[in-house]
Amino acid sequence: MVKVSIKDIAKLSGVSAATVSRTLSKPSLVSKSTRKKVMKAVDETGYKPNRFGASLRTQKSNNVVVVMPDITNQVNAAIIRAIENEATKAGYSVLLGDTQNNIERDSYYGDMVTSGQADGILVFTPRIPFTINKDKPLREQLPPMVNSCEEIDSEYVHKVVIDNQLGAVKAMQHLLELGHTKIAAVKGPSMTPSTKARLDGYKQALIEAGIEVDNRFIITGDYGPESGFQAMEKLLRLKERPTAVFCFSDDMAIGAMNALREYDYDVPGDVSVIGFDDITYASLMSPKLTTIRQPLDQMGTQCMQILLKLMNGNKDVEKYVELPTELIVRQSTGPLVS
Amino acid sequence: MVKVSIKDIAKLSGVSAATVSRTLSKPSLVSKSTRKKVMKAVDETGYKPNRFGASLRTQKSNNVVVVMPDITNQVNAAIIRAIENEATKAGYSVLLGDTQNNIERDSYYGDMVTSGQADGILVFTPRIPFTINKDKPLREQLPPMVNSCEEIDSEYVHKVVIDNQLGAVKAMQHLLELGHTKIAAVKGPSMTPSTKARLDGYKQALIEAGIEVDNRFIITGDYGPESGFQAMEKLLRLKERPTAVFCFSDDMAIGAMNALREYDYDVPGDVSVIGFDDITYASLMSPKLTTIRQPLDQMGTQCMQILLKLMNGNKDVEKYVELPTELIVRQSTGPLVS
DNA sequence: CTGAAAGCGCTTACAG
DNA sequence: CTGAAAGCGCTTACAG
Repeated sequence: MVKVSIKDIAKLSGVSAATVSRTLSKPSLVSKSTRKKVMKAVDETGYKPNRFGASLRTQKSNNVVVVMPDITNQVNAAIIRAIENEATKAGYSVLLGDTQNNIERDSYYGDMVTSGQADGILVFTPRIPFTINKDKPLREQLPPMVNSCEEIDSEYVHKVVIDNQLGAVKAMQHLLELGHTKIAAVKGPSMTPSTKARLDGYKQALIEAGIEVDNRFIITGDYGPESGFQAMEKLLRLKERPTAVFCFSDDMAIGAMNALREYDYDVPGDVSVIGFDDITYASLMSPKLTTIRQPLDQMGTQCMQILLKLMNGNKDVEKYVELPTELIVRQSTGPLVS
Repeated sequence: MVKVSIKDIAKLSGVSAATVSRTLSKPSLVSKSTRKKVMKAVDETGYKPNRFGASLRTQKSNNVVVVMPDITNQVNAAIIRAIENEATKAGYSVLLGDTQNNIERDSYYGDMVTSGQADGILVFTPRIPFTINKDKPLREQLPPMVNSCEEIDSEYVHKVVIDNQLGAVKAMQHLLELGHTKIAAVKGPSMTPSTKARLDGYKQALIEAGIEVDNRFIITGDYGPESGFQAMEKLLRLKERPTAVFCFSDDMAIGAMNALREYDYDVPGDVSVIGFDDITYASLMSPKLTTIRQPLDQMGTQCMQILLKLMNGNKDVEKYVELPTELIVRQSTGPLVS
């Protein structure tokens, strides 16, 4: 690969580098005839302007970093696809920051903004991924940044969220309406804000229905299918078993259904299962999974749109966008059989 | 966010920019006392070297682009996670190139290498994603590049592959051994090399077993679940129905199983279904999906390792790495019931 | 062990 | 409409 620079094109077409640059980025400033000469040289050589040269000069990278715990996760994958789509439209490239749930890797990606390698950052973990000087106000230290999925605990951060607590209440109301009273919860890691909020919703719904919260019915998983399987095994060992299980992710619900099948329980005949997310595979399970849908596509799109505004120095950008969840009733939940 | 440059650190610590640079990248060249002064200023300001400045000077971006048809796909997601992992270890960042099956977007990502924005490229589509000058030998025009999943038709391209044809033969042999003779194929898009090879394997196995290839038994999908569903519907309309279906992806197999359930067929009682890939959800289906496993993790890791060598200007790098597939027998296939 | 200087590839205000 | 010049932030060969 032979690298060709703006100077080569300038020489080849007999104009200055400045004119080459103008031809490529602001062609209206250049006469038709020189434009033609320049474009000929560009086409012949396959010249592409070096973005680092341009970025160094303009102080803009046209990159965006996305920090996510795990790209393999369907929820994250759906969101990032929407982001990528929106970013490309606006001329931005996406730097992938898969932290693999490794907190130290947060700052590795966060530094990309600090070091000018990216103009903005999208954060799907509950932490600000760069070092903050505690002596100075946070507001002044924040680059263009939007947070989603797991809320960062700061009012200065722009967010696109769903009402996790309300989503959980919807799931519970569905199970309660079906007559269930012994309803277990398979939650995510205790420190995740999404799990905290959904657990609040779980408890709120029970209390409002006049049902006491039974801590043996609350099992902790890690949002992955295997942990849902194990959580379900624990619940099945209980002397008094739940008749319905609210899993805080579809993956855990899928794992739970696998455990139930393994031990010959019928879903929803013996136990109803409801998930959270509505990933593609939810509707491909047997029985098809009832769940609370998150508008993943919209979340990604909105995040990127807000970030775009922030990077453009736009004033009055939405600080807090809340998107609706929706109960999707399928086959994995059914009336209590007594 | 206040940007701080190397000059600021130089001034703050009373040394030259050169010394600051050395302190950060080759500390052994600097005396302990100046090192301390410099690091103090660095820590106080939170200075991170601007990578564009460095890249422009060193002519290295430390970026790698990954061109993939769809990041939402579990196969791609698993591969990219492995890539990201390997890349980060070596100090490279990953630029995500999700083409969304849009051929024009290929070159958008390919140009990132041409324009110096990335030092190498990983291509999971069957096309070289940048313009090639047909008058010059291809070899001289290729940047560090590794291809996988969908083979590019050129011997100059470094590849990490599986033997798709052999994988298909394994799937077919399994079905044949179970006594099936009426075996349908749900293939991917006709122009994809993976589908061509797997179709060859399908036909080869049939012919070797003395069974005639029946074109009504070959349905084209797009590797996604919905297309598997529709393909199965078509097969069920046939007067003489297949008793087993070999789907060229797990997603299509999952779709096919959904169609079978929808129309009250038992899997594998009425129809056996086998997939290809072994994505996470394959073993979470009911019945659990029998499939041909691709070593996705290994594929990603190997791709990146080879690219790393290529970018380091390493000589004698593997041109062609073939990884093994494996038949994973689970519950969706069973003996022919007559 | 350290500094001054050059230069990577671009863009843009300025002058004509 | 075009060119010469400066400068973005870094690194490194050279000199001391």
